[in-house]
Amino acid sequence: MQPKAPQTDTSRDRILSASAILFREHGYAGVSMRKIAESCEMKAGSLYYHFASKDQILTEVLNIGIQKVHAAVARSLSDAPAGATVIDKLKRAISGHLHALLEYSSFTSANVRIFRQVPDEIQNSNLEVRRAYEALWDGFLQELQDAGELRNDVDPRSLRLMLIGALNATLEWFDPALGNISDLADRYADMLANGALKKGDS
Amino acid sequence: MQPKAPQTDTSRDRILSASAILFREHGYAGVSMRKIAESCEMKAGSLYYHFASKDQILTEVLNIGIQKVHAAVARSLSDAPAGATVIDKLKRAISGHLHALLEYSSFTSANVRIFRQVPDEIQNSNLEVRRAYEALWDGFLQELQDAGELRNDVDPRSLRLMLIGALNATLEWFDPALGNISDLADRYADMLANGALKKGDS
DNA sequence: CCTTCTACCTAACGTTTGTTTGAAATATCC
DNA sequence: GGATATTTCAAACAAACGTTAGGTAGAAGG
Repeated sequence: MQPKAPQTDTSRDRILSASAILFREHGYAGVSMRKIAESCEMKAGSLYYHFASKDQILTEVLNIGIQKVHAAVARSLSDAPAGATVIDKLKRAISGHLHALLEYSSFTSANVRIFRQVPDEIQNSNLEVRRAYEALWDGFLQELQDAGELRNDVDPRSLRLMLIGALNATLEWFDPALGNISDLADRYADMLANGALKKGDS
Repeated sequence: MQPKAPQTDTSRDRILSASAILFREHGYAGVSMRKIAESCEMKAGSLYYHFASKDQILTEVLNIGIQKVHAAVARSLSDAPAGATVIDKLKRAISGHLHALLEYSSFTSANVRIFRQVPDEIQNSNLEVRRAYEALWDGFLQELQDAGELRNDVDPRSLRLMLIGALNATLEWFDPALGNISDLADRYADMLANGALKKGDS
């Protein structure tokens, strides 16, 4: 089945979308410029009118993957009403992450799956964007801790590593056509907040 | 920095180890037979004495990645003393997973990172091994639920998806040279059992 | 309508890839 | 030590790769 690039505004966007889909399915090195071009109903040489190199396409795909998620979570956090409970805030943040993650899944999957495989210079250039998103979560969880909402023996950074790990893994199995993202977010928030065991088993 | 294959018993093992390291760092398509051979201090043609194809190397690397983890968790579960508490059992299972995951991290990382990028026939051939491991966890978590240890609103399969997602993400940031795997396992078990929030916030 | 700009195509280049085959080197066995 | 088996090397092949440069078609502007 040959993936088709979605019909977006410009050829440049079409190339990026097609690239994201192909990179996540075949890895970076497994996707040739000819394959990307074919997916856009173009020829490989044409891609160089829009992008300087394959590496530049990759760099932008990786950045888009993170920026979408970052913007969504930032918005979720700032939209929270003043009297929101901690569980409500957590649900909002997780919901923001999951909605963006799963709605832009070609870009986000591409990032999650191939980040560690790409040339070092490109990894390094994506690290800033990644660090900014991590800092957003770390800030949020640190607030929860400062407010006395997190258990004293829970480190916010460790919690973030675990939480993002679990959330990003949904890319491998969750299908938005079959399930409801908000329900998923609620379940994950509940589990991370309260755990899986019945009380009294600790 | 040119990775060196660890000194193992046979050339065949050396090729597999080198391949796992290279696949996880560069993806499947990003690693040539010449690179693998060089890593083993051989030439590319020599690899064909031991393996029929690059795809065969890949298939074996992927299988090893899962089999190590499966064996460790199975052993952890069967070694649990008769009177073990549920939190103890959970700790054991998680510890088994994490120890294998992080000790054989070249193979397990290769699997986790590149599984979705490899040719379909190879994905399909690895699926059986994956399904068997998933079934091991599902069985264990179902026992916990049947024993009334899990919350009634927690689905064992969903819990497994979340748990394995979180555990496998440790491959990206945990360094066994800097941290203690058993401590990590204990923390993860505790978090997944009891959650991150102070009681009373649900 | 003519000129200029935009966006794509084509052909080609040098390099890299997985693989094969026969030769040579090394290891093992009697 | 010589014969045999195992293991590796070297050279080569066809195909594929990222990229370049010139050409062309169509759109836009005056």
